[in-house]
Amino acid sequence: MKRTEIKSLLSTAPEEQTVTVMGWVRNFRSNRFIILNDGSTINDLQVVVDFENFDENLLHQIKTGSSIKATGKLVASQGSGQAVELICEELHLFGAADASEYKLQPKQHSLEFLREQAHFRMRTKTFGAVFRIRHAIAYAIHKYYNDRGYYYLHAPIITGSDAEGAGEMFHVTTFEPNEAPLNEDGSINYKEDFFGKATNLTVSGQLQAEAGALALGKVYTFGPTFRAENSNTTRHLAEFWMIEPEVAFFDITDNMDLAEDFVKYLINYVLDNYPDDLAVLDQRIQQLEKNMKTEDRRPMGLIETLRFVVDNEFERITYTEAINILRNSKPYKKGKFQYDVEWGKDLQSEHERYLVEKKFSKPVIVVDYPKDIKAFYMRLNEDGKTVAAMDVLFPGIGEVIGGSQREERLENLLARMEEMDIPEEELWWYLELRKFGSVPHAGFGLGFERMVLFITGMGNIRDVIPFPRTPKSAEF
RNA sequence: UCCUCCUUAGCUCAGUUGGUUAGAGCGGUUGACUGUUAAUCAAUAGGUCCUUGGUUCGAGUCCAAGAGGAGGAGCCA
Repeated sequence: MKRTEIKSLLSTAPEEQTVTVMGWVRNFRSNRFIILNDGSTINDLQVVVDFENFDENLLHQIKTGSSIKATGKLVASQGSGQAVELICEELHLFGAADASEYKLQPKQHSLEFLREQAHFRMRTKTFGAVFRIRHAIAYAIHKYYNDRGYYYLHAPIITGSDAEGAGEMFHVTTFEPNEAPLNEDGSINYKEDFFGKATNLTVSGQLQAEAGALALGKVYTFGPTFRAENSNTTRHLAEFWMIEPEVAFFDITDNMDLAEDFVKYLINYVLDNYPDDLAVLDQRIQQLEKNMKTEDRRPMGLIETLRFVVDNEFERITYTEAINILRNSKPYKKGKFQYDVEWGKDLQSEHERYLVEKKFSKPVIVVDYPKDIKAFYMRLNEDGKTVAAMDVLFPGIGEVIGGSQREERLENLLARMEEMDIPEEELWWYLELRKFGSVPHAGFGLGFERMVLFITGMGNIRDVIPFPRTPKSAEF
C-alpha cells in the first residue's frame, strides 16, 4: 500500500501535491478536522473534510482511535496550529473504534490506568514519545560500539551456572510440576531434565562477555536479563535489558572513562535527533509539577537536565572519600539519615541521593569499594581491603551502571571464591580464562530501562518498557 | 519481603458526627455547527461504592481478613 508518512509530509513544502496518508484518528473536531497520527512522529497531520463531499455514515465512524486512509492535496494551513494540512478528497475507513467502548478518549489519562491498557498506550503522545526514544537509545548503543570497533556478542539467555550472584533466578525446566523425577534423597533429578542439569534464565551476560573480550578484544552484550527478586519499586523489573561492554587491556580508569563517554553519547544522540518527543515529555513534567510545592519540583526541566549532564564532568570519588563526605554532612550530624554511615557498609539510597542531588548536583562515580560488599570477580586493590569496583549514580534514579576491573590473577580469584563459598566446579571454564592467556580487563553493566527512564524523565520503570514484567504482573 | 497510603460512573475524583433517592468534571450517546486547536452549545444515559465476614435499628462511611494498585525501604541494573 502506497502512502506518505506524516513525518516527511510535515517537513515538505505544500504545493497542492496529491498525497495519501494512513493512520489513527486522534480527534475529529467541528465535523471538519480529522487529527491524524501514524506513529512516524509525535506530530499530527490535520486532514480537512468538507462534509458535503462524503457519505454521512462514513463520517459518523471517524472517531478517536479509528484507522483511516486519506488522499488529498497538501496545502498551507489557514489555521494557526499547524503549517500544513491535507484537503481530503478520498476517505477510506480501515477499522472503526466504537467510542462507547474504546478506552482512550481525547482526555488526560493517568499513567496507572494506561499501564492496564498497555496494548493501546503506545497510541498516546506520552508513550509514543517514550517508545520512539527507547528505540533511539537502543540504536545509539549499537552505533556507539560499532563505530569504536566493538563486537556485539550474544550471551545466552538460558544459563547453566547459578553462581553469578546477581540475585534470585527463574528456573528453566521441561518437567511438569509435581511430576519431576526425584533422587533418593528427595531432591529433583535434573540429570533427566532437558539440559541434563539445572538451568536458569540469565541474570547477567558478564561472565560470557569476559570470554568474548579475551578473544575479540572489545565486546558488548545487549539483551534481556531476568531477576526473580520480589522487588516492588519504580526502578526494578523482573525482565529488563542490559548492556554489558567488556574490554581486554582495560583498567578501572579506562572503564570509568568509557562509562561516562558512553552515557553522554546516548543522551546527546536523543537531544540531537528527537527534540520534538523530548519537548512533549518536558512539557508534560512541567504541567504535572505546576501544582506541586517548589521543593518537590525538579530543579531543572528535562531538556535542561540532559544538557547539564552532557556538559559537565561526572564527579569521581572513592568509596572512602564518600564515607568521609557523608560523615561530615549536615544530615549526618543532625541524625537525619535512617542508616548509619560506616566504612565497610554499603551506601544506602539516602546516602547516594545526598551525594548526587545535594553535594555535587550531578552524576557521581564512586570507586574502590570494600571487597566484602562486592562480587567475587572484582579485582583486589593494592591495599588488600578494597576492590576496583565502580558505580555510576544518577540523580533521581540512583545506580545506573555497576562495573569493575575483573580479577585476572588466578590465585586471587580462587581465594575470593573460597572466601565467598562459590563452587569452583560450576565456573571451571571461567577459571580457565585465567589459566590460559589471562590479561587485565574491565567492564560494566548499564540498565537499559534506567537509562530510558532518565532520558525520558518518566517516573516509573514500568512506563519505559512496552510490556512490563513485575511481581504479580505478566498481563499482555 | 517490610512499612505507609489508596480502591465510589468508562476515566479523574468529592461524599460532613454512621441516616432516607450516592454527586461533579472529563469522556460516551443524541442533536446543532463548514476554520477548529483538549472546539463550542443543548439534551441525555450511566453505579455489585474491590471481595468476604462482623458491629449496628441502619454501613460508601466503623472493625477484621483477603485481593488488586501506588509510593518508600531492602536487593540491585
